[in-house]
Amino acid sequence: MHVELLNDMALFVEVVKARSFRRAAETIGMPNSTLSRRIGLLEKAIGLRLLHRTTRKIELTEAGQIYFERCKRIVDEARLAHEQLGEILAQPSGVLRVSLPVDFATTFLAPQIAEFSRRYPGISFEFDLTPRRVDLVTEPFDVAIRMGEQPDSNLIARQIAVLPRYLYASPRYLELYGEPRQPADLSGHECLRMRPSANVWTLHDATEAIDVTVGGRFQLNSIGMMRRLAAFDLGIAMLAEEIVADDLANGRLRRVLPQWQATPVPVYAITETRLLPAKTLRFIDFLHDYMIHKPK
Amino acid sequence: MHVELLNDMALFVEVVKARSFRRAAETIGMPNSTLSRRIGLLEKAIGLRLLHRTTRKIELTEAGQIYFERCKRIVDEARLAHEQLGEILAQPSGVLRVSLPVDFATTFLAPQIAEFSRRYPGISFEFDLTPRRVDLVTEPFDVAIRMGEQPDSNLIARQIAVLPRYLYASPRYLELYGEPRQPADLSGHECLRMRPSANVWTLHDATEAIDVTVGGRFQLNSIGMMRRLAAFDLGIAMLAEEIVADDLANGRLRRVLPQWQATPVPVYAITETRLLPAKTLRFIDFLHDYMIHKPK
DNA sequence: AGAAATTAATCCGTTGATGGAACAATGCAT
DNA sequence: ATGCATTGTTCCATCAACGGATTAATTTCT
Repeated sequence: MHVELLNDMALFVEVVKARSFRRAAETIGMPNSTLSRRIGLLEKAIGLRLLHRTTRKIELTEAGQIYFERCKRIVDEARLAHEQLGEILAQPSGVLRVSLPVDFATTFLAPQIAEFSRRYPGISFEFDLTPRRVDLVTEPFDVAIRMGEQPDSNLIARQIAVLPRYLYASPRYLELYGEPRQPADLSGHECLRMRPSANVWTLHDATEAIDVTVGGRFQLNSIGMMRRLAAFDLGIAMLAEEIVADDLANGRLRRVLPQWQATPVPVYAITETRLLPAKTLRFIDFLHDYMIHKPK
Repeated sequence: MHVELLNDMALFVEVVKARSFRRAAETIGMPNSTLSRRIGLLEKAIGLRLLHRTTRKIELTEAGQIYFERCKRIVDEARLAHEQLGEILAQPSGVLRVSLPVDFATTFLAPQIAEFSRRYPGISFEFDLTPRRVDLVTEPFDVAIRMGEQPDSNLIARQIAVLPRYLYASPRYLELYGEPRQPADLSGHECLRMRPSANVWTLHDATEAIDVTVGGRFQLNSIGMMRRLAAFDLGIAMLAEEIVADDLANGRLRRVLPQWQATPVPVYAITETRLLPAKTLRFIDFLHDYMIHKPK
């Protein structure tokens, strides 16, 4: 079958419904010259005249009547199909597959996911907590959460938060190694560093930004582990405050260089495409809203 | 709904069926660049990704699966609609509305219409026998039969026969007025003339054509009436031989100037369009075949 | 592991479809 | 009848879609 006919079938239905080329063209939003030409081409393609036309009125031929009944059903079904698709867009459902960093999940997502799952009962969840950067193209993930600046790629990155980071250490560590008074003091300290991030920490106060080259014996790829190491007096860690909330509360950690903060780390929701089903869209929106207006 | 999507729905179905853009493009007969672009546009239009694609294989998204099921049905129904239309083209049915001259109907059509109606039992007939030239555009006629050259118009004229015409008169007329020996003799005779045709008769023999200006007291618009007038000794008539077959057989008329014949008159089937349903097409074909190979 | 082959996406010069305007024809009102 | 208003068709300059060639990415074969 010739594919090009389908559109013209829809046009034909509109013309018959409107009982006029001009009115049909108006409702469709198409010049009637095009409409007239297209109907003519349709008739030529199927080899039958569908409409008897005078300049004042049009009426269906016998073949046109039969064809119209069929076309109307087809067009209606097509409309239905798109409405159904619209519902998919509007009413989130299905399995949401998310890849996200362990500590983002436990610290930021866990407290809120109950609310989200309650709001959208049609969504099931598959969380993949991994430090690995999953391949969104190959693997069946709807969205991946990633921290830090993203390399250019053909993936779509939406920033859902910017996390301020501060420096923390245990009281005992500070007792042993002394408390830094200014950023430059850090170079002599045991600084816990993320792999593969650089060994240069940038610190900001109200007026300036200072780069400090830092060192230490620990380099790791887990925020949670870093928190634990710091709590066990093994060094100074650069962390978001939500991560260390408990440790601050019970005194296992306290802030170092309290006038200074590190460069905030952006958090992105990464997708393969912008054409997202509602389940993904709502999840990203939810994260974004929560992280922006996050409860203290 | 946006009309342009329907074609793309058909393309989408082909891609899913072929499980490959390349194979789908091949079966459709379309460059894969166009196919790829069109599917991409479809996805953008509905706002959802339908296919997960790698360079080696494609698979449906959740939304794509639902959409595919719908689209398949739509495309199948469209195919069905066109097959059904093809049957209309192939298997003649419906009411055939014909406008035709009285004497053409009684003389040429009547003996053969039984055969035609037997061959196509699905066709019903509405014959309108009238000397009037019906308006094919306004009035609901499928075809009109007209004799003589047709004026230029946007109607479609197919010649279905060329009828030779000869001169006939009754023996008694010839007894009273004398038998013409050459065309020029006609000018003194009572010549029965069709209205509004000219008063000049052109006669042909094997070698030449002669124009004769003729006159007489009778001018009319009915072949049958002309035959009757001639049979009642009222003049010389120019008629096709089928018209006067009975009168010749029982001696009411006999041929005048037997070496000469008038300019043959063409017979046309006139339609509003070339895009004809089978019923009309077959009827015209039938007339054409019968008139060309007409039994003596 | 490297090379070749296969496939979808992209690029860009060309072309066929488009749509505003002019035209033709029809019906209505005077 | 005649003029006017409305509607479908045709015309042609313009422009967006097309499609052949190229690119990038991935699998399979050597």
